[in-house]
Amino acid sequence: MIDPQLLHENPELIKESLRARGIELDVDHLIRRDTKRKSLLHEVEELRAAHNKLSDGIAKLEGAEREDLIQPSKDLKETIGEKEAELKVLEDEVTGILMLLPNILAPDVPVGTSEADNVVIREVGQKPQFTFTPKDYIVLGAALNLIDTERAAKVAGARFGYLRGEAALIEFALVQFVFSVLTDADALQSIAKSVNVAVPPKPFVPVVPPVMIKPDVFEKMARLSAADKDERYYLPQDNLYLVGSAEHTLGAMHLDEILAESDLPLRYVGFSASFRREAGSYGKDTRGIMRVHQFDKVEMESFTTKEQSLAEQNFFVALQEYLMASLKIPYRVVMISSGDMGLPDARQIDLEAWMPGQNMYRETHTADLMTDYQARRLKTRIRRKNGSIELAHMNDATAFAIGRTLIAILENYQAADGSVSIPAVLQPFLAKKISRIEPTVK
RNA sequence: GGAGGCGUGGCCGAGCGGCUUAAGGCAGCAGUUUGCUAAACUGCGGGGGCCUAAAAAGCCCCACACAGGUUCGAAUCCUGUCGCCUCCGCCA
Repeated sequence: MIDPQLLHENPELIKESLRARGIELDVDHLIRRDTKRKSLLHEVEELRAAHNKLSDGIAKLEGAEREDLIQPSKDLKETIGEKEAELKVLEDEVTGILMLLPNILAPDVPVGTSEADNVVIREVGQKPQFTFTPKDYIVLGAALNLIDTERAAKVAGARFGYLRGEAALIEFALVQFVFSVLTDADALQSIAKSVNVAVPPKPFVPVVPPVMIKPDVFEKMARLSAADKDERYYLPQDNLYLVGSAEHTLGAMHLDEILAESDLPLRYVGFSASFRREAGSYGKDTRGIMRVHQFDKVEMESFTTKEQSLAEQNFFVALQEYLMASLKIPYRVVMISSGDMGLPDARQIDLEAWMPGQNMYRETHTADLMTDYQARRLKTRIRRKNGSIELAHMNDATAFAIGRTLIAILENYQAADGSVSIPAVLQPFLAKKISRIEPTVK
């Protein structure tokens, strides 16, 4: 939720942000309703003050004098009750609309209406040159017996997969690799330095978070909007949702907490399964594991002051680039346009990996600057060094989405004989000492 | 799944129908003092509203897990929900 004060202090900022996103919403109507809410609130407070005075009076009196005050107090209480009911209706209406308002866009977000308006800001890495026609990961995965979607369909349905053999080993190597980087202060410092981003090299805390979340907390994370609901798995027996990302439970960790400024930035790296119904994406990536109902992902989340949050996002992008460069996978960095951006985001940057088998870039990473949008409802706040309290700023970003990273590895590291070599940086983290995946002889 | 106990500010902890305007302590921040640090003393500490150009000050409302209820009046009594703890059962 955005700062409701903005309605009265800077409504133009809200309108501009809505225009850029192509969202129709009558802000002036909302302002009128909120003004009405404020005056009604004031009225209720005056009545309550009068009622409190009466009660105090009663406490000090005895006998008939006391009895004389009780009835007026009862009557006043009734009037207050009526006004409060009226106020509640108005408050619900106003917050209902406020919740629909997306975050205020950062100044450098490209304005556009769709994905087509996203801006590629750089392409990095050498695309591999093949002397043969590169295969896509589905063909490679089947031939090497790494990805089995057929049996998964039999057992769990469409859009599931078994990761087998070396694919399973690579998953855990990716996890170990990224944990080793993100918990190493020296590594973080040199990465921040290399891109000239001024952030403290504070290590990430590794976390394995819950993958189920309560509905009210999910709403506070701004991840259970009417549009989101279709995308979520819900467990009615326990009134819980399955998370679509570790972000959902990592970001909510400091619900109702006041963090000390000296503890910031608070950085977490979480590994978890992610569950997505993929409603509305029928026909898109129906084969393979590009788009599945369940995948594992390593996610970064951080809490900072408002001054630090933009640098933090740039740092997260630098980390993502470092990770992809370490795997020697070519990628490009894309500024997401206003029309393609998530509602809680102020600024979104994606990484897309080069997939030679598909001859295109595909999204593997995203970095979201949420500013105080989630923190406002989560009540995640910061006690500044001067003692004042304000909302935290939050960032979240992908470290590795395992499935898609595996796809990029297979397609980029394939050889003419159908084998796939394993990125050198991952090899020390493999549970089994191998450097190449060979086709199995059947 | 069953039985019982407990949820008070950043933390600890008193209060168990109206002298609570949430005592007291710790931590934090600001100020005074100080050559510096420490100590001592004073003040501040959540959300909202009125006032203000904005702030400060002042005044008011709300906040004792959450939501209702009883009462002129609720941290205190009642109901429900959630969370935590202990025991029994089940279990990786």
